[in-house]
Amino acid sequence: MLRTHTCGQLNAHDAGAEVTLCGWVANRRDHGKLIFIDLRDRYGLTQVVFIPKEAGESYKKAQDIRSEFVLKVKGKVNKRPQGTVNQKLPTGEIEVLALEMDILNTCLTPPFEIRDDLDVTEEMRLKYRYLDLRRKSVFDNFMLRHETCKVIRDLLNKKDFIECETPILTKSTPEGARDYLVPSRLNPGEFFALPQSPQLFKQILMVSGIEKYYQIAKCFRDEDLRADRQPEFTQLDIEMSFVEEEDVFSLSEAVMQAIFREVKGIELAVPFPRLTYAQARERYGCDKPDLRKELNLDFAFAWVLDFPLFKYNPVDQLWESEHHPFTAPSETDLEILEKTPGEVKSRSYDLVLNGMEIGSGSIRIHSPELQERIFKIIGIEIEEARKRFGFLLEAFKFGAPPHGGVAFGLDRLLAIMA
RNA sequence: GGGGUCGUAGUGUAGCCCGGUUCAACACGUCGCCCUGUCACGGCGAAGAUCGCGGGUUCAAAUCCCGUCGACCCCGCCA
Repeated sequence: MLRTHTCGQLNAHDAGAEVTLCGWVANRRDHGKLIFIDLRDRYGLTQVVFIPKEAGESYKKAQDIRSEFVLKVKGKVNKRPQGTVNQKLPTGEIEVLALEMDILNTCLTPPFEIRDDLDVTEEMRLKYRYLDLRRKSVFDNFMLRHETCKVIRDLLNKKDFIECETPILTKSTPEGARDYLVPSRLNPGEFFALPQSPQLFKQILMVSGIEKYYQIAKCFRDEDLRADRQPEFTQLDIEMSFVEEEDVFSLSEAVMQAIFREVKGIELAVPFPRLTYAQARERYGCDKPDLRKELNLDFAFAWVLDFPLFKYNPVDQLWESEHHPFTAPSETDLEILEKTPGEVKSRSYDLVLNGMEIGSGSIRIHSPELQERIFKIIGIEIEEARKRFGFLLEAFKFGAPPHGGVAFGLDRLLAIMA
């Protein structure tokens, strides 16, 4: 290693030690003789001071230093003189008196300053994304994501889940959003589709006997974007065999509890409140109520249940799946399925956080007969269904276990947590 | 596909409504000089934009009109 310590590490206990730090020049304050450099790395900021008689040769080099130069500084850790301690810095009790310094690399004048309290347009930030990432607030978002994923993996691994990857170059299932298409070199004129979600794959994994699956999965939908909607996003995808709604709820609650406890230090009360779709509409006029005020919480979760299975499309004059066509109907509504589709409730559920839908799932259909009934109602003929989802329908005939699951929008969750 | 907002030095903005002593102001940054205790260091000085692009109206356009390109937001869309 080029360094002995990081820039976030040293404190009064290290006084007297000889150390070597590496990092970027966050700031330079030249007082004529004294030169202060704030040296920054991932871990923090340490003040380096150059004094002519101490730094020797390196003092000359220090005069040419500019913002964002990359330095290696060897020096002595000193307690700062009385009255010059910086309370705002974890390393504010000490400074490193430079003895030797190498400029590891220079830097052009940055197009914007690497500071948190500065407004820079989206366009600039993205063009110079690598500089944007040097800003602490942006880096913190990356850490938040990393830590959240780690908590998720630790918990689900402990609970016997298997992390499985599913294909990215896959077959188009022309329903729902627009697919991203990738031309096939070996079959000219044909295309791969990128998955809108691993939905079909994870259900097949249940037929395979995986029993407990999860994946932090990239999903692709070729639709126009919104502030909270990107064409490429990540979801935490979970599926389980031999479960009912309550099993999915308690697992999801455990996941959210672990994330908030370990990443935010917040203890969530479980179980989360549960509302039916009808109650939500009636009381809050929407199906993703924000319960923060009512519950006096910063983070208010709620489950919304009993969504209708179908919605009527007046333009095409047919019934469509409200969720997706693999969602199981409520057991008690099985006999009115064809008679009054509009009254059929589904075994689906949404997880809402602060008025945002952050997850949704269902108990799935595992019977090929029931699946065909559903397809018929939403106007997908058996032939067509076979063409689109034949592999899934066939799989269901080979001992598909009852199963269900949920998928959480990781980006949305993190945006709310940040 | 539809609607809206915006586009001015490196960055972020002001000026635009009511065209002309503002052919452009402010802050930060940049460059130079000075400074041994700063940490958003300070002081003095300097450079840097023909106002997204094209056309039009006018004696005169950053400013008004049309077109165009780009960015963002909303609706549609998002099983």
